[in-house]
Amino acid sequence: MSDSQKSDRTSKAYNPGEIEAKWYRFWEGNGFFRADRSSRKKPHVIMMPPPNVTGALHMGHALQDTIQDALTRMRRMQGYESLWMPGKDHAGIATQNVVARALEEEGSSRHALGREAFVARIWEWVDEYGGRILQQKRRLGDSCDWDRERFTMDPGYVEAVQRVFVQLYEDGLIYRGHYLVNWCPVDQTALSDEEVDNVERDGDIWYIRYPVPEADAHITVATTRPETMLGDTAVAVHPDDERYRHLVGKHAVLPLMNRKIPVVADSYVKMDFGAGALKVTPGHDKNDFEIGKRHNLDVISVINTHAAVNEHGGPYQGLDRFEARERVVADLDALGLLDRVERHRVSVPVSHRSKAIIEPLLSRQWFVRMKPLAEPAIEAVRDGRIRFFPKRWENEYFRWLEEIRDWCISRQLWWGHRIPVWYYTTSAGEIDESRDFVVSIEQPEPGMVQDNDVLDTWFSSWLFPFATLGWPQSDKDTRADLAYFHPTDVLVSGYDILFFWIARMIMSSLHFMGEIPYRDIFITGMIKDKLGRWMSKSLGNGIDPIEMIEQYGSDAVRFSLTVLCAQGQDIKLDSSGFEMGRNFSNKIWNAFNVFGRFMEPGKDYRRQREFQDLELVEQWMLLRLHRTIEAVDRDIGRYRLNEALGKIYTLFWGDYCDWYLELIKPPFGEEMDEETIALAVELYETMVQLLHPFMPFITEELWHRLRQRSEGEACIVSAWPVASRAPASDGAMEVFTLLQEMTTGIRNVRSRYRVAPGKSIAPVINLPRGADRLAVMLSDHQQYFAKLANTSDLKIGIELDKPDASASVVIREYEVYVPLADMVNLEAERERLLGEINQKEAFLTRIRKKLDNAQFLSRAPAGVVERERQKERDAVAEITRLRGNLEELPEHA
RNA sequence: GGGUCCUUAGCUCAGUUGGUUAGAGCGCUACGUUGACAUCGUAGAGGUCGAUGGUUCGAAUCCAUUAGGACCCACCA
Repeated sequence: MSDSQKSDRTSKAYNPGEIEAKWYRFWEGNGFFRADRSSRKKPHVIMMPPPNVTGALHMGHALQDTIQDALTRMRRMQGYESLWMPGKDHAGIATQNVVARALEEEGSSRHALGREAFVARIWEWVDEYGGRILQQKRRLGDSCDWDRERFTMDPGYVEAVQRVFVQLYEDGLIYRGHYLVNWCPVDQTALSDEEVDNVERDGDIWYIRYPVPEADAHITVATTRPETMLGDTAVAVHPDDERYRHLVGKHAVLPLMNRKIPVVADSYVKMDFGAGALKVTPGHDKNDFEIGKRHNLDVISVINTHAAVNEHGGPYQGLDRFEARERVVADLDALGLLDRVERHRVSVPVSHRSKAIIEPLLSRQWFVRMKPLAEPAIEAVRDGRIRFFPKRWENEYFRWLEEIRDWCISRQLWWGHRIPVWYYTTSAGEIDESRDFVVSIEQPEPGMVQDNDVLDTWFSSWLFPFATLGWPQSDKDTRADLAYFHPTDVLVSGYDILFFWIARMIMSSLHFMGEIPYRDIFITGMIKDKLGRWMSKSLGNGIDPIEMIEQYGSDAVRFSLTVLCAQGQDIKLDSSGFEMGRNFSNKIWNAFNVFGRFMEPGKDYRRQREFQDLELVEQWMLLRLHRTIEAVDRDIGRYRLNEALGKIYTLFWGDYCDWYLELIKPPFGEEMDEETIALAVELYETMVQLLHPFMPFITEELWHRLRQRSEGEACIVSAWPVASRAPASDGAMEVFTLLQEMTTGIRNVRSRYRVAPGKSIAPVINLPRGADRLAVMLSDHQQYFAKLANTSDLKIGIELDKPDASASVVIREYEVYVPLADMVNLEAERERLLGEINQKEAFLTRIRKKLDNAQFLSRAPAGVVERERQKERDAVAEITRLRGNLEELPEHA
């Protein structure tokens, strides 16, 4: 052991900083993260949800990466060719905005720069800052194959996106259309329906009277957006509505605009809502657009892309839509046409990203026909080829896919994948709308111009599982790689992108690869602040993972996040939660010293003893370890990482440290013998391996301290522990458990009677007739009691007498007497015994009630009944002995 | 208007196909620092599992109703 290691050994607290940097360099330098199909092992693949290039690491990443890394590392240790594919997303709007803002601060703008220079500027930004988040992920210990890192704007990826567009067009699944789309006036682009949130707000509903001169009447309509009336082209009533039947076919005069508009009958109109008559604005409302189509109504757009009234808005031209609203209402009121205003709960469409209120605008955009893609995706989950963990997310998935609407994929941005569509131009250089466009990756003919728009970012991310593996390049090597690694094994993600990304990847993989993208989907909960609110920049309630890593250590952060991550539940996170991880790291660190300080440098400690030759506590610990390995494997298979890790935690802290280490510790000044060290090392090594996927840094460090390791050996690539079949333990578990209970009982008495920790006591263990073998076993382990409960002269025998002035502990049919001499407080002891008797009797009553029930006896499984009988016998034995002890208590001290 | 989830100890939460004397971490109480760890140890207090009803031999767990909270979806102007 080197001097530096010796000095570390004496430092009391675990200090993560240097250790983390050292081992990350070691792993990467040795190529342990690389996955290579030439190993011919079974592959295990996870695709990292690519973070936005503009992003900084947040707690959601930290959580999901911890899980993905744990799974990746575990599979690697289990002998899989384990690939965790990293990447980053070009994030169209987000990235464009970041660079545009920077330009504005320089007093410039993207329009001043022009498209080409602006895009070049974004590339510069990406080259400079785009790698930041992936650097941060290294701090977490992410063991991704960085050599394979892909960006959704890489040349090969661009090709994949273009190919997909062309193929979908050829499959008849992409079309161009003039429809009402969700227009974001801030980002100046169309959005998909998924990018729009409906937010409920308090608002008003205005009732407006439209004159119908032909019938010398008025018809009242209700609206929450009065400014849109400027574009009304009809009034609709329900065909069965007696109140308005006589007006159908006549014309209203649209106030303010003095336009004659027809009164039409359409069963869409609800008679009992609002005024029972509906103003129809096909240019600014999706339902009205449909009504308009049914009645051949004109479509008039009165609001422009900046959400201001345009030239069709008469005197209101140039006003912002909300100013126009006020003016329209005021003018109607002045004309006496405003019937009334009521308060109303309105649902306002808002851009997911900019939070601006969406304006439905008539616009020509590109769409993907989704139904044909959705059907196979539904089937893949329905027939179990793809499984959700937790399963309930299936419902959300089915519901969305079953009612899926076409996907608007064109975006009026400059940063992104250009749409591979070309137009002929007129002699003036304008697009020649009289000629058909051509869908093509390359320019089909000189002089043709490419569509100005780019594609929705998700139109590239939905190809991630296969585009990152080289599709569609058809060279032999890429094909082989793709065939080897695709489909992948598990996707780990949050439910926030179930529709945006997860479901769409399934559709694209099935369509283009003819395969599912992944077998399992593990949906994590989302990280919230301690009050349950989303963490956000505006609230300033975020917790920075990097800060937490610096404060508590990466392993601590990972540990706490994993333990807090129960199946699908959101995590209310407080930074104090990382203390648990830090404390555990420290515990692991210090436990090593218990035996580590006795190890001779360079010596390899290997156990020579067979199981039967081990000490009782050693047998017990080994059995506990192997039972835990089994349980951990089961939990991991169901993505219950929190439970797996919780079990390892209990094993390490509650069993290994609290009992095993306490018992193998040599007395003052004595050495630890070689064979004892050998088993301590073996157990510790195995637990370090079990912990490695969750806490990679500290475990790698300690794994190297345990033994002399040769070049290229590392915990990260060591073989995952296999649970061995339980050896015949000859009752080790049971005897040791009894010994633990007795120890706790003696400690309890010591504590109650304030026996100073330094003062030893001499208990008597009284066993019933026939327990001779147990008596021998306990006698053989007197030193256990001595170490754990500071006992001396322990007397163990059959039907022994209770010493005078002693407290007693009853465990089933066994008794432990703790002589207290003058320390015993008779009143206290009497109370203690009475309390225990009461508790046991209540318990016995419950058990007997069950056992007295004939139904229970006849219907419950035999094993359950037998267990209850055993409880009854134990309780009876305990009560009898407790009563005996109570009676024997002298009246006075 | 549909749908999902949550309600368990003072706090934050686990709890698998129904059978445990319902667990953890933090906090609390008492005691304990001359060699693993005070980022610790030992002992302890603390819960009729939101409410009601049902199914069952048996319910924190399954079903129904209900109260409170969170979220998702939906074109009611």
